Order: sequence, then C-alpha cells, then structure tokens
Amino acid sequence: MSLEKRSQYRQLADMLRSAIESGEYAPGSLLPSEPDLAARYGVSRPTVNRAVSILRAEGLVRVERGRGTIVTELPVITRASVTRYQRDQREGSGARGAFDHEIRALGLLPRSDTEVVAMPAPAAIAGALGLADDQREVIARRRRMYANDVPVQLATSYIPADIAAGTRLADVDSGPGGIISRFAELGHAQARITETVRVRRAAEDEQDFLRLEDDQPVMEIWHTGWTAAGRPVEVCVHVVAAYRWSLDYEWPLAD
Amino acid sequence: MSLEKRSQYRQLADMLRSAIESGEYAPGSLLPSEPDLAARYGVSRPTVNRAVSILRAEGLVRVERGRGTIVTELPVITRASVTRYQRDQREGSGARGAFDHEIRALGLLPRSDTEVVAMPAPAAIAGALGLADDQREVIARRRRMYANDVPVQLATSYIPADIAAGTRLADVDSGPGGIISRFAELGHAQARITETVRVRRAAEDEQDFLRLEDDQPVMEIWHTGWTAAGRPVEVCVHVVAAYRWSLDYEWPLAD
DNA sequence: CAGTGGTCTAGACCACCAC
DNA sequence: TGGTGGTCTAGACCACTGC
Repeated sequence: MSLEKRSQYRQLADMLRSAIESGEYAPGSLLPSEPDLAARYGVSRPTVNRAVSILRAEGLVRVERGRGTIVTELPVITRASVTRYQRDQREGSGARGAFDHEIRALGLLPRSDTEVVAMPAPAAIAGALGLADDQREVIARRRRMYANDVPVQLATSYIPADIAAGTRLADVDSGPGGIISRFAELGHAQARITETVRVRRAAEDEQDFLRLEDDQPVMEIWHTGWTAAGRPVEVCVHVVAAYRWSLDYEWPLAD
Repeated sequence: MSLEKRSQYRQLADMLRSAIESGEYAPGSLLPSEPDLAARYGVSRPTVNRAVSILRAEGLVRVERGRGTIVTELPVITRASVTRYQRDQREGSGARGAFDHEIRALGLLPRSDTEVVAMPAPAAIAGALGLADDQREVIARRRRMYANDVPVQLATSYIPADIAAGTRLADVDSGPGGIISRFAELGHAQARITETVRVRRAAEDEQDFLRLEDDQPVMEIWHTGWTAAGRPVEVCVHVVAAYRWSLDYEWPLAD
C-alpha cells in the first residue's frame, strides 16, 4: 500500500475514486466499512477515514452515521444562463420555467417553494442595488429548489421596496410570465443582465439545506437585472453545490 | 477548546480563519508553528494539522516544508468574460490584451508564455470541435499566465489543423489583434462564443503549475468560438484556482 | 542540528443506526 | 447490542529548511 511517495490516504482515496468512477461501487450502494477497508489495505482506521473525507469533500460519497458511506448519484445539472431568461423559457412563475426545464432535461422531477419577506438589505445587496442608506428596504424572495425532492439550489432575489412593495412582486405567486414580466408592467423592464460567478466555502445554513458534506464548496452566482436607464432593479443570489452544476453562457462576438 | 459539538479541528480552523480575515495574521506572515498552536489551545499536533489542512484547501494559507505555514495574499482576479474578446480589448497578441488588463487592474504585473504543438485532439476536444475520427489533428496553443510572476492561469486553445496548419495560428506569436483577427482573415471569423463553467478537483500537473495546495479545487472554463455558419473553430480550456477568480458575464435581455 | 510540517498507528471514546 | 463513522491523543518517524 505504501511504496510511492504519495501519502497512503491519498493513494487510498485515488483507488476508491477509480472504483467509484468505473462503477465497481455503484451509485447508491455502500462502500465497505472503514474497519473493513483498513484490514483490506493494511492501514489504520484513521487513515481510511482521512481518505473517505477527501471523497466527501469532492461530493463523491455521503455518510450516514450508523449506516455507512454511500456512493452519491451525481448527475451534473446544466444551467443555461442566457436563454433561461428569455420569454419562451419562462412560462410559469418566476424563472420557474427555466429551472423546470433544466431538471426535466435530466429525467428528474423539479419542485420549488418560495417565501417572501420585507427586510433591510444586507450591505452587499444594498451595494449591488445602489441603495442609499435611507432607502435600504427590500423585498426578498427566497426560493428553495429540489430535483426529485433533493435540494439542489437556493436563490434569493432582492428587489427595492419602492418598486416591489404592494405589487405582485411581493406575492409568493408572482403570476404568469414570472417576475420578469411584472417588472416590465411596472415600468422597470429589465434590459440587461449581468452575472458574477464565484466559488467559496459553504455557510452552515447552506450546508444544511443543500445537504453538503463537510468541505464541499459552493458556486455563488450574483445575477443583476438592469433597466435600459441603467438602474439595477433586481439582484438574485443563487447558491449551488459547486461540483454538481455546470454553467453555460453564450453571446455574439461583435467585430 | 471543546465545549461545543463542532469538532476541535473545525473550531480551530474557524478561529484561525477569523484571525486571518481580521488581519491579525497578515498576508505573507507565518502562522504560529503547529506545536505552538497545539500547546496554546490544549490539543494534539495532529488536530492542529487537520485544522490547517482545511485552510490550505480553502487557499487561505500555503505551507513551505521546513519553514512554516504562510498566510496567502489572495487578491481575487476578475475575468470580464464578454468584453475581453471585443476588438478594443485585444491589442497585443492572443487575448493577451484582456489578460493584461485584468491583472493590471489589480496593480500587478502580467506575463505569459505560449507553446504551440500539433497533436491529435483528446476525445473531449474532438467532441467539442465536432471532428470526425480521421480529422482529429489539431494545433494546440498552450498558454501559461502569471501575475507578478505567480502562476494564475493555464489556457490551452485547440484549433483544427485544417484551419490552422501553416498559418500564423500555428506561430507562437499570432500577430496583431490576436488569434481572433487571424480567424477572420482566414475566412473563419468567429461570430458567436459559448462558455461552460465547471468546478472540479485539480489534476496533478495543474496543482504543480498553479502551486495549489492539496485539495484546492479549480474552475474549468470551456470556451468555444463558432463561425456564423455554426462551425466550432476554436476550443480554449482555461483552468484557474477556483477561489482566486471571479467570472463576469453580461447580455441584453431580449423581450 | 534544531525546528518546521506530513504522515501514520494503536487505542480509545462517542453518537448514531439497525436489529 | 453490535456495527457504523467522527474524533482525539500520544508518540513516532520522515523530509525539508535554515542556521
């Protein structure tokens, strides 16, 4: 088991990873127990545990205490970032049409729930919306999204209260065509989108909701909708498990 | 040090992270030694080591064997994905103008070197370029990029040999306006760009070049240039440390 | 040579699950 | 109750750095 210079726990992680990727350990099945693996490879249990913790951070396995270590089924979800906001993609409410599409494309069943609260904007959000200190009130639309009842995405939209308060933008059901259509009706049509993608470690509540193993990173997408006049009218922060999503973008190349 | 239910090594990692973010341990300075921290917090050295390994995976510290653990200076680099390919952004050769801009925006000194080889396309590349099995030959342009001589990005462009062979696209110096201009001159003007962003663990050579600590993930950007006729004429794979980059996109919202 | 981190083990105790 | 993983320690050996 030793021989090389790579540490034993990394070598073991590599072997287990290969075995998983080759299908030797099928998705949903249990890995051999840690004492078992320790005996099989002639290493101590903490060494096995360390190897497994690498696979956990990579999202390849998930642990259920008392039961064992389970190989994760991990279909990668593709997010079509540009087309998802186009009119024909957004029947239904919110961008729900787009999310539905992404999940159904994998043969899975999408579901989501929305919660709406009024609150003062957190500092970073206020910055992104260009809100003055005395204009910080926003409507926050918090969406939790699932595929086959497995949580896969957290997305919170922030809209300045002067635009959203008392309108359907503050309703849980934002109506036909989603919130994009509501913005247009309210005279704040979104004309331009910007998105910023970052990777960071997960916060504790994100870990809980997305059922992330320890040390799994997340991708954070800051989505901003701008009016033709250049006012940011919506900031939506999407959070997903970094290893489970793939983001697609496209644009014409002006010459 | 115990008291809570979080493990000691996670608590310690949290404390060290706070201390780093608050500036108590300045970028470039040494963390206290592991035996020192072990004594200070009343835990064993392996426990301290485990805490430090979390910070390494997050890119907050870097270890030099025999010297100690050093706090990383980590300015986040922003990649303006859309505008970087526009004409006014690409004086110089390659997209070098854009990379230069990104790095200079941080007050750092950009540098890059390019290596060109002819080779059969790896399977995934052949797929992305839509190459038939008997047309797999490509020109690979491998670029290594640095900020203040610190490696920050690996990018390899693959161009079908039937387009690039014998042209300036196969030269290390691709000439004024970069390769985008060469494509246009050769009758293969790029009219549309697609990019796909994924996060994955780093390969060994990427770890070496980017000087990644163990378990630091990378972002992989698959950039494809398409002609107006819908032929993919260039695939460029960018690899960067996931925690050190931020990607910006923007597009108009057609209604 | 002393000090740094990298790793490993044996043994232990705990929380949790299934039977 | 026995099996699972989560964690921790004491002690050890190693490779590397800097003096």
